[in-house]
Amino acid sequence: MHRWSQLFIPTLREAPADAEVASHKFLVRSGYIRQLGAGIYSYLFLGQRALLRVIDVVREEMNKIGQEFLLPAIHPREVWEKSGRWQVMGENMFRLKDRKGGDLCLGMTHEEIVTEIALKDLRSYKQLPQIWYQIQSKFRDEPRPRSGLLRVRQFTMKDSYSFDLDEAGLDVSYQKHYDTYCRIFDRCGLQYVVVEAHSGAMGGSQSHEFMVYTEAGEDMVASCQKCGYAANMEKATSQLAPVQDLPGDGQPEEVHTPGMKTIEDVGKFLGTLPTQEVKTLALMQMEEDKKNPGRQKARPVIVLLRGDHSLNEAKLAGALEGKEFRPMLPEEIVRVFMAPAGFLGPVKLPTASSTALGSETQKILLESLPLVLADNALKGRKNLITGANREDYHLKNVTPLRDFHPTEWVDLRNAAAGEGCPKCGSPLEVGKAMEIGHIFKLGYKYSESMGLRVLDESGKEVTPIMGSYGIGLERILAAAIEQNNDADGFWLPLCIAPFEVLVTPTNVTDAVLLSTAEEIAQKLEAAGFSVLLDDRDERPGVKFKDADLVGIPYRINVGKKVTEGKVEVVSRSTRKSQDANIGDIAATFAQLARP
RNA sequence: CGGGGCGUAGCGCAGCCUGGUAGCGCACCUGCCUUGGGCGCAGGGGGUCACAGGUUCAAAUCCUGUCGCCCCGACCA
Repeated sequence: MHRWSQLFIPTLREAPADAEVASHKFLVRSGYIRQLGAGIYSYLFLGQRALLRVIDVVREEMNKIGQEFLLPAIHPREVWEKSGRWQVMGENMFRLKDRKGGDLCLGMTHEEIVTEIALKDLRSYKQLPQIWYQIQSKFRDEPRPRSGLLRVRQFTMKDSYSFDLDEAGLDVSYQKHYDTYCRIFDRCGLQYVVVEAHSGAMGGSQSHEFMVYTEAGEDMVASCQKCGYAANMEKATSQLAPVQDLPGDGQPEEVHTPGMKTIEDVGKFLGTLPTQEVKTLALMQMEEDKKNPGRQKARPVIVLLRGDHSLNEAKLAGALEGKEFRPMLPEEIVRVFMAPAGFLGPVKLPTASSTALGSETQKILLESLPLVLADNALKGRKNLITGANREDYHLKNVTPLRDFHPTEWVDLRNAAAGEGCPKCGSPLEVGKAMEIGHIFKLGYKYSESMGLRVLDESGKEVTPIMGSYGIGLERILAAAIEQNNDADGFWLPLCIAPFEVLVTPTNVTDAVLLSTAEEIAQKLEAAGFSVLLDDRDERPGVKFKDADLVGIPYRINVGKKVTEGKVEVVSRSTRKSQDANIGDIAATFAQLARP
């Protein structure tokens, strides 16, 4: 049994001024964590205990599908050079030098390391499939650490890696992780959704994120109540309700729109709807100039969206094959469009069209012309309103493919709440969420680049296919707190709480109360519960406030009613209290906590 | 890296504009008192005012620079 009076549980009456989200405020106030630097935290007694409980759950479930390893946190440069990610990871990688001047880095993920192991010791298809996992600190020099434990530079990750002979095998390993992750998050009491996701820097063909809805989250998720479709906004699509085109079949015609620079202004002025207008965004794509290494080359990118739609930058990044982009500067806009922002449009602009590939010189010429990317929602529309590329003028009767020709049609817009689910058509919901787990089908990216081969049944060399899978363990804790808190503190689900029950004698100077509390704590411990005894010589109010704060799901008050042979059992989440006989406290409590 | 904000006791803040004694609440220590929701009274300890340089007889306060932290954007568990 742990006695509070002997422990270091530095609770705070007030949250630090720079804590914004609930989990951050309460983790600090409850004495779970202390900050050392931006995105660097110490876990104190209660915090570490909760984290260890999370680890227990994760380990128990992972052991059912994989083998636990422990990989190094310091990696030599050479391994990362093999996959090409020494460069790719850029500033996010913590780098250091050893005494001989050799380059090292702190591990931010371990695809290279497991592949290196596989490279040396996987020889035959008979050794496949493999699932290897570890629970270990990861180091990432985040550009912006945030929100307490939500985004930090050192964190604990459960990461696993699968090796299979073929895609069918990968599907099995992937599904195993999917199911295991569901079990883990279910056991941790989290309400989460699994969403289709964007694979990002990991690469690969398919990926799912496990997301917990919370205002503290950094991602937006679109989901359908009816059919269960759910996707990160970076991927989400939707069915659009039909919209009315403007009547007629006239040719583009300039209309005078003095000072009307926004979709709304133009709509009001001309009596049209945003859905009947084209939003023209002027961007510059930035890429390495091959002729002048080290210098950047800019290429105009014109994005066309329906007037009421917004650009999804992740989708655009996908369309530009990951090249960086930025908004055009005012002088660049004038150079490309010969008109100021607010009056831009695609008609009569010299643009790169995919049909016009000719000679080498034409190609070079083409490469400097603006790319025009049109969102699919403009397909089949007619008589739209666009800027006229002349100050104070717009064009009406603009019809795509007649009056302008996009380089490419793509999905670029953000899906929005209320639009139709792409699968079943019922209205989509959009909410903020935080990512707690992510699974990837990596494909051959690492096995190929690092030269992993095994012999198949026929003695032929084949490249194994890989998957990688991660869970942010601190985020499970933070998500649980985001989900379960009120003005006074938070409560953790039983299986990840640092203690399951807190026994609170209201006055320890009363020898009967104290000894009764000790007896109860002993009985509960003997019954297999983890118990914290608040034996501090404090007033009851102080103890109750602390009890509400620190996340322990149940509390037993040992007070006045002891004379009647009774104590109170209080549930932190519901605040419901029930009297229990001291004699059979263990049985009563077990019924409540483990029904 | 772009934009915004903040650095004064463990925590939360005032003081800075208008330069001259470093202050409040909570926490902490001692004693008394009190014991079902951060109780009361009395006494007490704790500060290189982020750092460096400058202006000045004199700098927490004015000027310059640096660093750190937080928030908003591009990245991710």
